[in-house]
Amino acid sequence: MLKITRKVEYALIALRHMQLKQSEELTSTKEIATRYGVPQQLLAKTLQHMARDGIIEAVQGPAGGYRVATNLEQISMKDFFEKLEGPLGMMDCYFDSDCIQFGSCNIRVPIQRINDNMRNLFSQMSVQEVTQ
Amino acid sequence: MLKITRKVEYALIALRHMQLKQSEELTSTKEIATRYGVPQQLLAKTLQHMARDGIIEAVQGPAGGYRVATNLEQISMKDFFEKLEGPLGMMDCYFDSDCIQFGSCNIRVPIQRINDNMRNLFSQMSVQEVTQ
DNA sequence: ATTAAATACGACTAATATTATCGTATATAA
DNA sequence: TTATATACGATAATATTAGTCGTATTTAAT
Ligand code: FES
Ligand code: FES
Repeated sequence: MLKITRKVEYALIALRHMQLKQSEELTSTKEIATRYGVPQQLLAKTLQHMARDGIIEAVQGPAGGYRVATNLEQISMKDFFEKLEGPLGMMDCYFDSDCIQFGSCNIRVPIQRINDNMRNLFSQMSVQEVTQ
Repeated sequence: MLKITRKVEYALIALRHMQLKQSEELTSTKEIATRYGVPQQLLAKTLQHMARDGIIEAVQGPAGGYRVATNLEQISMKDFFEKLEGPLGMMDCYFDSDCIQFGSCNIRVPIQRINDNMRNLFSQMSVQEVTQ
């Protein structure tokens, strides 16, 4: 319950690794996979995902790789989570409305208040705070 | 990702339902299950779990049921979550240390800081805030 | 041109966690 | 004695997450 996914974890590990280098320098999937003992294929998809989102930049071909393409101080953890995993809510009813029988739920409002608190927490936290 | 479980949801629905009654009055599993369209057997286990934890009190036999047995203002959502679902952490390494290859993780410290923030958020929130 | 090393990406499989059900035992008021 | 309720371990069904496979594309180096 209330766990983050491997995908997010791998993404953060990769970002931190890239930030330790000169900003122009490239990092390959393989380099990160072997360095941190992470499954390369899954990491690859995660990096591709971040590249599509413009968080990192891809350079193809041999000697290619990725580099950070944005100011990570400007991306909140909430936005980061949502880019990688979609809408962030403790209950599905925060977005969809198919949580328990329609209309009969007696805790929807308070639960959404909690949800707002959690989203707010992650909104006030930048990716940089994790990867610096 | 970062979702609460049905068990927790059903528990909160049940608590709220019971709080709307006179404090001595009993509520059966069936009553809640039919009222909110919730699976009765699963709800039953959840109520039994809460009874073991002393959050609610069980009265057996026909015309039996449950009633709230504690001041819900005194129980934090963090403690509530942990009673029902065990240790509360976004990553397993917060408690166990078998998250990614030992020693090679570069984000353990910052992730645990985030984790502390989240635990803190739920520590400052009482069950009463949800069920009142 | 050819090769080799890297990214790109959809489809698939495996593993795990969550959710729900079943069967049976026990308690107790009527 | 019966009916109705809680108690609880075991199991089944479902959903989510994690990981793999196969193939295509890009491009620097030879
Ligand atoms: S309908 Fe979403 S918390 Fe009940
Ligand atoms: S070892 Fe837990 S976040 Fe990496």
